[in-house]
Amino acid sequence: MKRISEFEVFVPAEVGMKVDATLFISDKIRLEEDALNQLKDACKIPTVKKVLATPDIHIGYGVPIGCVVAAEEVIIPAAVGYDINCGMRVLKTNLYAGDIETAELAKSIRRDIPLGEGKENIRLTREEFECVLEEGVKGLYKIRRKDHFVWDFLEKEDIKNVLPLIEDCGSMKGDASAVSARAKERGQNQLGTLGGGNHFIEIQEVVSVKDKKTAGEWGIFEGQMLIMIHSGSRGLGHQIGEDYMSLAKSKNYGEPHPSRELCYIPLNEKEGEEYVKAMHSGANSAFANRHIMSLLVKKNLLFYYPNAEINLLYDVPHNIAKLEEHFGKKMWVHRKGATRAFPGKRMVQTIFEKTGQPVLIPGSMGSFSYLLVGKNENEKSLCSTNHGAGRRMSRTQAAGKIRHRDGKVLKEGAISDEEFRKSMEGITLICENKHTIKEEAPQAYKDIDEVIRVVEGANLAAVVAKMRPLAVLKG
DNA sequence: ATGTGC
Repeated sequence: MKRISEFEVFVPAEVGMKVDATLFISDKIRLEEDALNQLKDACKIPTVKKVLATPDIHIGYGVPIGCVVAAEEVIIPAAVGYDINCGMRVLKTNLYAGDIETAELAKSIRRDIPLGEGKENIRLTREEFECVLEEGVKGLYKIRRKDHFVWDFLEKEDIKNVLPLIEDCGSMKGDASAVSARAKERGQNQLGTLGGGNHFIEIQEVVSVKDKKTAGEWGIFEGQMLIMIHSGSRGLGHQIGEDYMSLAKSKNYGEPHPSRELCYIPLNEKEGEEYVKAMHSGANSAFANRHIMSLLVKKNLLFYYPNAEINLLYDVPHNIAKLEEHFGKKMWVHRKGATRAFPGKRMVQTIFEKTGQPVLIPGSMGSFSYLLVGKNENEKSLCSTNHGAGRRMSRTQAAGKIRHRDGKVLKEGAISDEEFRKSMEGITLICENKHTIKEEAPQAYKDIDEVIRVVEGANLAAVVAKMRPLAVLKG
């Protein structure tokens, strides 16, 4: 390994690696040895073209979270991850956060959005759900029901104005026939649910605007109340990941796979094509899930503030693979815990042509979040940046008691209740599971300000505005 | 991440 600059480390190809790797990381950020090994494994995929890590890198399944893997001719389910199209969405309002009873609003939102694992909300028929799997948010608009107010909200929305505010217009080329019945069963009634783990809904205040011009174009101002949503494809995406990762493992596709966890599928095989269709279906479901949640948030805001305006700023996936052209070559760019950060020149004929795409980066619960924009100089990261702060402690390390088989507690979590309480002072916290919430403590994550310093220093993206949390809803 | 695992 060789440090090239304050923000960049070069990992030369070792035996078995087809390409070098690049890490966008500073000395202040600890790099787990296993995460580096997983990154090296990704470099062993036969047709891999580029592998890089963002400063939020940490251990994942097969491939680290916080990395980009670009390859030709193969698709790599583990480089997308289990939560297909997990992503961020920001809703902007015309309100000053200081004028709003944010704790009350958060409590009210909770009544409409189930938090935590295994929850269901909007019930669909199999046919309706398949329509969402194939067309995403566009498919949602085709559903005509009357049994929930979200359908009335959808009917009133102008699809032409909404779809361009979602990456891929909230609709990838899905195919319900590539999704197992089990996956559909798990996901069919889960639209409009948050999920668990690091998923959240946060009411935030814009504390500073760094790029006034871009912020102005986007309708962002100091003191503004924003609502940030982080969620994914729930049980559906997880089952799709499981189905295709076990399929990939069971097959022998030529050269040995880099690790037991890291399998790839050639795209000239039927299974490779099928995974892409299933992945798109999972992505569509996640887009629809975040869209439904936005409407549920909107209803609650309008209940308290009938004259309020609330509009989508943007919706970005951070667990997805896409066919993109880089360095004159078309390749499958897998972003796992990484966000596309297209500059304006890659957003031609969209409303973000002038500014570049909005990049939505949450900090950990209780810390700042950031709104950024893609930079012209970020081709070296395949126009990608990080997706968040990134874990620095495992879940069990943070809060979980590591138990011996006989039930005796061997080791207490690294974060005390007192420490946790202090880090959340002044923030309304609404959570489903008080026993696991410390897994998401700010102390369990890297320092978001340092991560963002690397992102800007390495020219991956530029800060437009910074937000602080006022109220947070968690699983 | 996940109706969270032998």
